[in-house]
Amino acid sequence: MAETAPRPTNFIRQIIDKDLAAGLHDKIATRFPPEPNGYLHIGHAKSICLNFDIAQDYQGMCNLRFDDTNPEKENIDFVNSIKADVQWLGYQWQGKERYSSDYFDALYGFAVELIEKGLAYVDFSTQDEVREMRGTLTAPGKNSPYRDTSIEENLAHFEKMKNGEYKEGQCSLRAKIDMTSAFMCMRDPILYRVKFAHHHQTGDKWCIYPMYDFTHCLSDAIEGITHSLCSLEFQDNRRLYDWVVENVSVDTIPHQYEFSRLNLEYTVLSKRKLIQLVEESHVSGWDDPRMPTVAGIRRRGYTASSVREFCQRIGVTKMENMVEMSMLEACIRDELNVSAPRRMAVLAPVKLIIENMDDGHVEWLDAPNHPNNPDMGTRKVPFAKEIFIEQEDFREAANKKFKRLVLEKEVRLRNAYVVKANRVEKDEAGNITTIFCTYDADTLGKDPADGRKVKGVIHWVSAVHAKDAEIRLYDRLFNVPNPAGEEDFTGSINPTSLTLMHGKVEHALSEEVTISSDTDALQSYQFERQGYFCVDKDSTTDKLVFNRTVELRDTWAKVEQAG
RNA sequence: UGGGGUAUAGCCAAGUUGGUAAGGCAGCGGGUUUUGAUCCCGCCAUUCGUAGGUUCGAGUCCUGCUACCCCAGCCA
Repeated sequence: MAETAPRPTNFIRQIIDKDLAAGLHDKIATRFPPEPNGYLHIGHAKSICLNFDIAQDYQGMCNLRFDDTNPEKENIDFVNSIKADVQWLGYQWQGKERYSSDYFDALYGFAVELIEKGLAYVDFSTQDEVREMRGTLTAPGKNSPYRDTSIEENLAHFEKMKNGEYKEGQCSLRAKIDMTSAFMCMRDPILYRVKFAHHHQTGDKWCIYPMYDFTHCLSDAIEGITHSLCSLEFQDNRRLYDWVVENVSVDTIPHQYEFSRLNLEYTVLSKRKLIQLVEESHVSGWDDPRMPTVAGIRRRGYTASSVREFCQRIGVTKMENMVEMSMLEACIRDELNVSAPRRMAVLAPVKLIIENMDDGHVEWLDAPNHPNNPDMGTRKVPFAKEIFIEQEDFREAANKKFKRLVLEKEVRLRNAYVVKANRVEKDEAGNITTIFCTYDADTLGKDPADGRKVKGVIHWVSAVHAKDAEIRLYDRLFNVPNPAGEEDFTGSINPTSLTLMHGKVEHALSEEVTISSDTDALQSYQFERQGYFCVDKDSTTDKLVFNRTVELRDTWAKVEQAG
């Protein structure tokens, strides 16, 4: 669509431009490096778009690398869901996906090299001792008594570690850097720990696993990554990143740059909290349409291109941010406004009987699929004596601001005729059960001949032709902008984040909607005056299920609320 | 004075060598409209965390101050 869309500009691309101008690289290489210990969310999407778009725009490459150095928290289901999500977003990594565990042999060799250079040692201090000797933010640490063990002994100990001769927690391999450094991560960081854990990729081959700080930079170097992009909390770690790649024999020296994570209002984007939402059943699962996960957003009806557009709009900086939900919503509205066929659906029906129409009469009207795009064609809409309209579209009495159906007043039925409300029938409780109207047969596709102006237009469906549908309306999952800032974030969960409606959808939908569990083939519609909806995988031939992706902009709601 | 970072509108964010504050979202006003939608038009920072300084000229350079975020896992 927007062929002339300008390339985004951000500080990382500026660094790349400078590096390229300086002749530092002939090809840019990035990577997206998730740990397979959870599902991807919209915050990961920001990183995915950043890394893959840069690779694409600079004709470089982007790897998908699973940072799988902690087998106890990881599993193959997560790697599969992550691969599927990245692809759904529209990206393809270079070659086969990579794993940090692919490099365990090489990493072991680099560790040995460090020991041989006198830059690493096996420490038999307990975890508590290590913590105590590390010092604090304001007090320097103390050297471990194992710091000056000879190279030969260290080599032997490390070998034994690898061979499973030491218990978990009994010892660890540490870099020999500086226990007085102001960077806590430089106070002899642990490089390897003993873990008798089964690994989803390497099985039981290893009982020692390398730590993130040792693994990530070297994996980058091995893969020839030029620009290693990560989030702000790793800024201090960059010193260790640089120390490792400089002290080990690698061919290329990658560099790390940090950008700020995405924060989105009225939701949470931390893996721990997301897990809690699922495990405590606050949501139906990882793909609950209220979840900020890629799977949830997808099921909600967001397209991959709208998520990419969002990532483009929010930009990339080092500033702490809290993006408003309206930013995300605007992206999907912009897209669906152009692409989604219009349909009519009544969410909370009330019967309307047209008194001056014959009982069995059915008129098949043509209705455009899109008001501004005739190329999208038309569909047939049955008009008959009994129809349903929205309960909130009728009032017995109302002021001029209310542009809908009012007793003894007229309103336009969308794509059909002008009707006038004559009387209503109520049940014992006083609820309106039926509205009786007369229609003006000379108003199809034109205004009344006598010059009467009918302001309002409401949607409707033919009672006998309409199909029952469950319509799920979603609201924000939390009722505070920053739930992560609460003492207990689950306390601010919005109790009405999901509203089930038993509605009626127009006839055409019952024929065109295909029942499928294939979440990639999403069918989205605009239910006129209501919003954008997509077919949910829970749909059956007996009952269609729709998710409301997002409402239409609603200036009337504001007027009404204001009084 | 532990260290590392960040401050431009309600939110996100351009602003590259100092030359007189892009754009998007939200909001507000108006027009078109058989969706209170879309679309169109207009408005929305004399000022860039703050106090000084340099300069003909500072969001951009210098100095001081303030606020917020991150770091003391054998997690990533």
